[in-house]
Amino acid sequence: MGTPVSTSLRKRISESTIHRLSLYYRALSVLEKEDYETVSSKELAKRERLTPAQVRKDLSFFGSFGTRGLGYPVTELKKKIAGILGINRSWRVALIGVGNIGSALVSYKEFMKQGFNIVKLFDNDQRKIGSNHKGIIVSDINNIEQELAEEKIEMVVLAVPATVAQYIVDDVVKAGVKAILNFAPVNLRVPDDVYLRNENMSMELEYLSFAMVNNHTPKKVR
Amino acid sequence: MGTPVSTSLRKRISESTIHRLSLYYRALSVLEKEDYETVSSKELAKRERLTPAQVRKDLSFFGSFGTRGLGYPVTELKKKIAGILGINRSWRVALIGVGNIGSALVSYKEFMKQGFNIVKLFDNDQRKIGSNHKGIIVSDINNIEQELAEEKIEMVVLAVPATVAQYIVDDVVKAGVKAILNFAPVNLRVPDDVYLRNENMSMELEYLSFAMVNNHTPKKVR
DNA sequence: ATTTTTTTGTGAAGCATTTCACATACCTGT
DNA sequence: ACAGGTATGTGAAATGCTTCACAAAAAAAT
Repeated sequence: MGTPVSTSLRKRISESTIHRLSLYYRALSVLEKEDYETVSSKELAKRERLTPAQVRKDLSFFGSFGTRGLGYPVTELKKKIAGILGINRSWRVALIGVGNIGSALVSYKEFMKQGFNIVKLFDNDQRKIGSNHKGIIVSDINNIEQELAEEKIEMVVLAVPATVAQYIVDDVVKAGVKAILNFAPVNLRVPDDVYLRNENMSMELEYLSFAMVNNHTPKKVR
Repeated sequence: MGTPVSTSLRKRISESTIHRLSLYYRALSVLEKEDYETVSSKELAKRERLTPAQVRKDLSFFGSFGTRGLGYPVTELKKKIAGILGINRSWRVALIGVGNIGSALVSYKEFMKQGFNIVKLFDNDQRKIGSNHKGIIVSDINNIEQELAEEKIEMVVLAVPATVAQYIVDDVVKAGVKAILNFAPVNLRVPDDVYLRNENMSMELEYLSFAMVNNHTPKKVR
């Protein structure tokens, strides 16, 4: 009780908990629009297909935000979660690789909505370099190390072919970037102090395929 | 020992195991190109940053594919995994929503490579209906129920705005489709016999953001 | 042919995560 | 002010997943 919102966590928080915080945040945004002032763990759970106990446990890792007999204050909890997730600020993001996936991501509204601002684009294709995508000029990937540092880029989204991804990551790391979201289907090596996440869209289709072929029972959403 | 490759599984297989099978499949494809005939759990683990015990345990759920003292036969194991994942065949996929993300996915080579053939496109925008994307004519979403059934679509990729996703899913379900990959950031309701997976790209950036702000220790790749 | 080395397959142990269940605290109505 | 209802916060139990450790089996070396 009365545990403050912690910046450096005493307990190790699981990846699943963090992902669920994103879901709570999303649900709270909707609740806010629907003019709810408070919400119970039960209702919050229902909206994201989780259990009330799960919701309460997750939140309890970061403090106690609710009122017994009443529930959680929607707007306040939303702000608290934004603080925990670090999305109560904006991030300077560079997108590398302006191909299929890359160009889609430049226009992807959800990123901006959460404070992830793509402020820099890179490609190696001479026909693309200098061109304008949503107001951003595509830079030559050969200057990437210098430009990432100059532009104070904090995160990088990598949407390049698997074959070249490792070379580019090496440069990105050299430029001091500590967070990378990788769309290339390849296992990248990064130093221990760099956070790397992989987004593998085929994997989800493969999961569906597996489920269909094997009549997999836990038709659970993730 | 001698456990056959099972179609209907006796044990419940975890989602993590299935995702790792995708990773093994990918690594085996590379090993095959590099002309390896066999591979040990140790090497396979190293390539996807896992532990050898994990690799062996995962595979053991489906049978015993290795030879003690030698390892696993690369080509054969690859085929076995393809069979388990259901990607030793092709799937008829429809893509709904030819916007940013949607158009990127039509051209996304990885899908086709794994046997996921996008054979049908739908949109509600009159300017897009009838237009040609990679050889596929965009159909009117108003006829979706009938056309999905006619075209024997087995999976649907949903790349529409969150606000309309539920209505479309309802139609898709009515058409008898049992597998849906959803890109809209919303929790969709589907019957128990329909497999639904969500791809939420913002979530991964939020995880990175959380990790940076909180100095999260388990900088583990997923 | 025998020994040594390698590597699998797998119960059991060790961890991690989720769910349970209930005391506690606050709200609501009278 | 009090009683009854509601919903949180949280140890403890239950469940699930990963790692350990080793016997068994095959390969490689002698």
